[in-house]
Amino acid sequence: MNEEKPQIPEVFLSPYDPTKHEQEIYKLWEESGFFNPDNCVKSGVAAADADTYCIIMPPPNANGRLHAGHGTDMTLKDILIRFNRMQGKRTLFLPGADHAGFETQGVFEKKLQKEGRSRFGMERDELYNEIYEFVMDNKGTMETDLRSLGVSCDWSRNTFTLQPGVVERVQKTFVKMYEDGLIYRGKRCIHWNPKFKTSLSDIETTFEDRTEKFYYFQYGPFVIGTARPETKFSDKYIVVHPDDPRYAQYKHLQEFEVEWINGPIRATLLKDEVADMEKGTGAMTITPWHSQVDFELAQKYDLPLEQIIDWDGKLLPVAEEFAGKKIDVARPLIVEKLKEKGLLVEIDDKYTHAVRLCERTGVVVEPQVKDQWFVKMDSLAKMTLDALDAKEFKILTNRHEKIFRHWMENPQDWNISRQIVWGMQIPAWFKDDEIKVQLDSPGEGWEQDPDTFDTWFSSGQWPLVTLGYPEKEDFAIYYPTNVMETGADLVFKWVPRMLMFGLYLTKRVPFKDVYFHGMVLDKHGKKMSKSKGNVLSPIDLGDQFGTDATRMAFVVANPPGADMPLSEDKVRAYKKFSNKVWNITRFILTSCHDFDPVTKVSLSQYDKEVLSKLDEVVKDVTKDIDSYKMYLAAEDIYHYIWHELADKVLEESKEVINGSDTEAKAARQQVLMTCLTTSLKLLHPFMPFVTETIWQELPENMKDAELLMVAPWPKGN
RNA sequence: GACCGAUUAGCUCAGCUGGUAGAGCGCUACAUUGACAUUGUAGAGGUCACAAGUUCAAGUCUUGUAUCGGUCACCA
Repeated sequence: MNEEKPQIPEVFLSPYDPTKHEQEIYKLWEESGFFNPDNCVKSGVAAADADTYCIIMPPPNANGRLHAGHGTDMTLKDILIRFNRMQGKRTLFLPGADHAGFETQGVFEKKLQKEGRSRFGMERDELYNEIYEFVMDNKGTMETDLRSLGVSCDWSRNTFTLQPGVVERVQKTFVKMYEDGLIYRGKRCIHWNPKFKTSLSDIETTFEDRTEKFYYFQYGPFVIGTARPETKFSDKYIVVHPDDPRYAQYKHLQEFEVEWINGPIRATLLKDEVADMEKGTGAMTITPWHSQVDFELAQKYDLPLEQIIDWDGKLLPVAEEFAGKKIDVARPLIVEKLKEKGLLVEIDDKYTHAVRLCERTGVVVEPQVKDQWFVKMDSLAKMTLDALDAKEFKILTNRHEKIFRHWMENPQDWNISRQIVWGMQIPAWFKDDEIKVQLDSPGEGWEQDPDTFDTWFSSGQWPLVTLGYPEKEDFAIYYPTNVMETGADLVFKWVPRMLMFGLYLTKRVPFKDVYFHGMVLDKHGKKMSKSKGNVLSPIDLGDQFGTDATRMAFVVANPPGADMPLSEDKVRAYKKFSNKVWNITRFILTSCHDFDPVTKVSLSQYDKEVLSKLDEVVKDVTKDIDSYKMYLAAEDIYHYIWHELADKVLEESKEVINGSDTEAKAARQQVLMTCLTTSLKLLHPFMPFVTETIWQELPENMKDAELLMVAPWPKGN
């Protein structure tokens, strides 16, 4: 009995155990140097003049672990990369990490809080250096996570947003844009986060519907409505619509003596179309310092600006007896006072409106007027839309193209100043009323703007800085990159900025295709969140079921643009599949151990059918990946291996293999070996670890490459 | 309010340019010390949200209705 037991590698005698192999395999890949396309060329894996294929990794935040979103993100890209690398292209997956300015500083401030410290009162350099160390520690963890996901990126080109060359490049862009008139400094009404004390751009804020009290007050002959009485202390202008019949008897610019919160004031009527006749009484007063709409109106009529609420969210001396109070404390007191004065007309307590919040911290945003740097968006947006119309780049999902167009057609100027330390300092210098924009100090007495850039200002230039625009060879070789594959939530935040900077600086788009994936949800289709306790970490899933199984779960049934529910069951199913592949190998190796390569084989009809089925799968999988249908390719290869190769071909072959017809046997052996090696190749981009582990155990005469990672992709006949 | 999407088996979803429905998980029965119990075979289960229309023929195209979801806008 024992004599008959064929000699196959011992490792196949027990089920596949991912934890035993994954780290070792990644090390094997990394040490081979083939993540770096230069080495592929040197060793002949890729021809020196082969096509290039490049993806720039959306840099994960340096301050944290990878989450389920990264799981999809990295898996889809790594599939494309591995597929193209096996096709002999000069393939570059360029990794990096983002300093994630505001978000990281927020995380760090929480840490300070725990230690009973605060960033206020710390020296700029001291704070920066502490955050830097904190981030560098975490950055290493994040990179370990990337490795454990099997991401085949070129670590020799790893880039961090705050490294010197990158900072200088971003600052140079700022200077150039300033000189070209695309950046201006201006006093504008911006979104202010009073807790973290920084301004925010539109896209860093969200709305939340809240039901709050809406007050009607007597204001001279008018009744005005407001949800925010605390801003109204020095409102001196009433606005009504010019066509509003209720106010026809009053004239534009007519003045009134009005009894108000802290005594009489002189008010002026403005008739302007911004007033909405339908809303409330159709009459409103304006507070230009604390409302965007009012601010614009104030600009139009050249009205004075007065700050009512300070940078901490407390009332200023103009509020007299209420000065120094936080707005939520002051509001009821002010209403009470107006009521006592007989000026309160009505309270509507079913008023629902959207309150603007800081997206990251949930803090209610206070509009404030502040000197900030802005990017003029209209011409940049137009340039981008023109490129889209000219098909210089494609958005693969229609839906997102529509959303993208809609947004780009109505661009708002972009506030790029942030009052935080963790970021790239803006290269602008102040001396009295003078401003100079340049990298180095203009000399004695000049102070650099303490503000830093919005994170998206630097990450918008990511494809350029990582490839070393303008002078590095990489830029000449790999720009424009092939595809930007990223989360649909970045349709406004990141993607348009990269396109605008790319087009502005190089006249060329930074990538040809844009692939948006959806959000990873829990198994009931709900958002994953720590508070709900339904978070699945790709790293934990990998530890439990194997990285390959995790990767498959992230890609199957995950078409572009749609959200995807994920459950442990799904991952478990693909763990079974890893083992299935493992056992198929065991069976085939056992069946083929006595294969005599010199035997002249003549294929039976069935053999030919088997090979032609295999061919079909090769074509399907290749075509699907080429057209970004990784979700279908993964199912195709899964289905083929399990339900065709294992269930049918192997079952059919048992008789021939154990039979006495040596010619038929040899033919079948050869067919089986081809099926195995081809299947491993097709599956490799999706399940790199188990396929490479198996490949390393195959006898030399079955392989056409040392490493499966750089084995030639099978061609259909 | 504006725009967009979804509605197909118990659950989560595929179904490209129209020809009487598929996968995974789950469920039921049976089998199996034989590559693999991380298995195999067989099976139950759907008037493809509703209504009308185009067509020889409609989950598949058009229009409308309902329900759910998303994004943008709205702090008088």
